[in-house]
Amino acid sequence: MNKIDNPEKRIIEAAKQIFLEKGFDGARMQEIADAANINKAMVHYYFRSKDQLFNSIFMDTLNNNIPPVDDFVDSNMNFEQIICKFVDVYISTMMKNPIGPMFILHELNRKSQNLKQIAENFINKKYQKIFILLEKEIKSGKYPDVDIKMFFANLVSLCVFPFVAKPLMQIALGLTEDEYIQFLEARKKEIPKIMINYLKNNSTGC
Amino acid sequence: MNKIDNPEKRIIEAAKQIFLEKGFDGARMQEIADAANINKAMVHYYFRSKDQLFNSIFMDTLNNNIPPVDDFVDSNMNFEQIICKFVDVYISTMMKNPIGPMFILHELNRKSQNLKQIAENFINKKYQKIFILLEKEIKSGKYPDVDIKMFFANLVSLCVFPFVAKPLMQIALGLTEDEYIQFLEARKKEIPKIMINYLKNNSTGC
DNA sequence: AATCGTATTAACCAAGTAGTTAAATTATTT
DNA sequence: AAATAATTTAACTACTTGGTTAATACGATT
Repeated sequence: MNKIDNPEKRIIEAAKQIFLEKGFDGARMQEIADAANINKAMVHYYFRSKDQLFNSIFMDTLNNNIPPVDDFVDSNMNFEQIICKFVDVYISTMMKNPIGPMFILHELNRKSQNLKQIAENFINKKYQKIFILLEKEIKSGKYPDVDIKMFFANLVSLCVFPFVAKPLMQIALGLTEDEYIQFLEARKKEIPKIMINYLKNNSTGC
Repeated sequence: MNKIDNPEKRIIEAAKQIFLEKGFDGARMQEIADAANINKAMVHYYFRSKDQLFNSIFMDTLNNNIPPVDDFVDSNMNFEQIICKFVDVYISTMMKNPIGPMFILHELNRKSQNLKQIAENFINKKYQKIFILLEKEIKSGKYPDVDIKMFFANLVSLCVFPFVAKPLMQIALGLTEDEYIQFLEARKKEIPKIMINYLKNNSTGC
């Protein structure tokens, strides 16, 4: 039929689904073959080993679930608009594949240098610009006391954690599946509010 | 020697270490037995099956890595002090076992009803009081426009995410191991600042 | 010391596991 | 059409896995 109906594509789709759901250790090559409606030997024919197939899926997931935020950095938005856009793109991207973030973070916690190197290259390629821009904006006078690393950590924590901790958070907040989606959607407006408030004010805290 | 030197305790310690590091699917009964310096059959003798041993460890980790915040809710602190204390206890607890949070969240994402029930009971038992208290404080006039669920989600996200996402965040922020520990420590003061600022101000955001 | 329940071990088992292979089928080139 | 190359399959292999078992050592009670 369409371009998806060739063995390699079918394997990739099946592997993506199963690796993301079960992780490397929980995934079985046979199960991937079944899901791709294909003989197990074919999986090895196209991707030599489980490791190689996994790496391919991991990189793909990295590219499709961590949005390339650098892409909208050149536009002539002001600082606050950039934050709003960042949050919007980030959450929208993750909502398309809600288990992607947990998959990435779990595998990075488990495996060693190999995946970390892949992740490092990705970060360097896709997050350089926005980080530098944020730093310049912050230092340039408007918000001189803000720690750029803290700021970035806070921003990403608020965006990503509700995806990673979904099962527990859903229980703790007592939300149904639909309500949780609305909750995530509402955070697109909530998070910028927090971050901008934070920049404008410097209370003493504790 | 001490009370730790009996087979059951040794198995628990070994299993905790290996399950937390590798997850259920990555852990091997033989490896646990080896780490406990004991015959593999003994592991089954004390804990019938891998599932049963795992459940035991999971519950233990839940109790020792998600702090019982309800415990300091009765004291006569004001709202802001409670937030500060919450953050301090939370981060301190997690720093003692930094991979606990990822372990819990990953296993909840993977396994089904069984673990979720355990988690739900835990939440209901240990988070009822603080949630109600926060709600009462917020509604009682001081911060009437704040959504309690959003507030709670933000608070926990800021505390927990840097533990769950450590490998990636360490890369993105360019921090060494020691610097990352300092970074986590500094967040004990950073997070309350954000949350209190947020309560006091209601900007329009985007 | 004889008895009895508990703790411990080595050897074993059946069911998976990733990966291979050799033969068969299909597609492509000559 | 013949030859050659790429794709697909069933059967197989070597090894790992959770779990069992039957025999043995140990410790307390009598």
